[in-house]
Amino acid sequence: MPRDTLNRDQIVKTATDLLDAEGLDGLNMRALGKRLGSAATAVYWHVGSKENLIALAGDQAWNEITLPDLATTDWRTAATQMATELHAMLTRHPWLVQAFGSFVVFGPGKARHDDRSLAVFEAAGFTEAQADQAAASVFTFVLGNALGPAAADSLAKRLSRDSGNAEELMRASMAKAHEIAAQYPRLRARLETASAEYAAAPAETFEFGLAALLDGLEARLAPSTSVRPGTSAAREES
Amino acid sequence: MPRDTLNRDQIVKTATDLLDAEGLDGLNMRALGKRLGSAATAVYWHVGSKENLIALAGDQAWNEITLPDLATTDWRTAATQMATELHAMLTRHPWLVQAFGSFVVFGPGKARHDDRSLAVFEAAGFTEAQADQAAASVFTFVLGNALGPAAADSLAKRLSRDSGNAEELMRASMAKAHEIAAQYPRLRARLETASAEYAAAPAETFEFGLAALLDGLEARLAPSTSVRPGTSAAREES
DNA sequence: GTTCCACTTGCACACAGTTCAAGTCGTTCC
DNA sequence: GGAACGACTTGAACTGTGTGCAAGTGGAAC
Repeated sequence: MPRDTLNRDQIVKTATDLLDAEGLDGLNMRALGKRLGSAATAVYWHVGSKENLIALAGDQAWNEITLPDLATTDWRTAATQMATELHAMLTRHPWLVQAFGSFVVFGPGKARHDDRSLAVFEAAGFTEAQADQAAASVFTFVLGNALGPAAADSLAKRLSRDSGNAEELMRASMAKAHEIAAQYPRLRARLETASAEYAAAPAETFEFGLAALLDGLEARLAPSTSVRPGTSAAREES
Repeated sequence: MPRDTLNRDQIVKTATDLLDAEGLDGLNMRALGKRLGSAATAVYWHVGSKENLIALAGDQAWNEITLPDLATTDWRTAATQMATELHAMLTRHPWLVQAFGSFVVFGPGKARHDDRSLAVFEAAGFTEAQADQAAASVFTFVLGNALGPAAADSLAKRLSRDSGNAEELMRASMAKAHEIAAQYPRLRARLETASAEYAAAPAETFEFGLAALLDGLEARLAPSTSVRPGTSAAREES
């Protein structure tokens, strides 16, 4: 019977919890060690470095995404579902978006997701090269959408960590933004109707843009070559 | 005659140079001080904090973007031009994309850009609310597109800073990615035709996705309400 | 019971952001 | 012309964080 010991999965899980709670800047090895009930440096034996730990946690997050079954779902629905799932996942883990900008996150989890994403667009009737571009377009659209909220989340967490009166600082920075925006007619118009720049129903904006993008992609299919569910896609691992 | 002294603009300019050359992680106050010919701490008197410095440099970058003249350009061309300019700017300053994920970058430069972006879609015939969503969609699409390259750039710079044999580490990490990708049929197919995941003409993918998105947006205009150049848009500051 | 090896620990180093008290040097006011 | 002022600059030092290292520690295998 091995002694009760740390293991990689447990570390990655705990790190994910900490990242969700405290953000990317909020994660430090000593805090992680404390939460794991061991010395900070013990973690290094299992994951090698902080960067690698984040890469592991990041890749794991992709496995939370439920992939659509192409045999029973038409491509448009499947694409929307995947984009929505990804969007939700990135909202749960805003730090992943930040990590994505700092180093390359690519592991089994993302590979699983990417492959299915390509499958969706190939099932739609795109050529390989087109499916590549279509999948990349939708992916980057969703990623870009998550960037703003990720920044806001990161900022909020940092403020509430550093100082007691996070609310006030937040309000001050918002006020300064309003002051600047008020100098431009269209931005000012937005300020008068809504309270904050991003406050205008971000979820609807996401759906709007996604639908528009998918429309545009659909139009790039050879005319009336639309493929019915189950017609061309082979079944694979789900 | 004031003594030859530091000033904010000069600091921001130098910081931008350093950021372009070394990336977001590569910027540190002592290196910046050295490049400015003064002590690291002198910078603090002018910009307050590193975060604020980056925010200043980040906002300044938006001013590099040439805005289209709506009186002489149809909205579709204008939108494409703005997106392309933004894309190019983010390629020149990959650190901005990272900064965008960490804290809110909003200043006069971005406000100037955002306002014109809204103008483009209002000129197209969108309602205010729709223009909001359309502008946000295009913006996030471009931003998302820049995220991958930004990560690659950041990683490359960090590797070449930390160790002599950056090439080898890069190759190793690439090889691991290939190994994972090879387990999925469609990813494997890509590996066999192209050399790397993102190597397949990223510029074309950007244009493809942008055109698709704009098509989708155009379809959301009330049918045949397209607006000719100069018809509805008032002239404003350029 | 000895040896071994997977793991853990505390110490310590390096480096980065930032603060602070003490300068320095033009300018301004008498 | 000199003294007080204030805009800047400086070097030392504090803090927090990632990480290497050498010395443990305890279960398992022979």
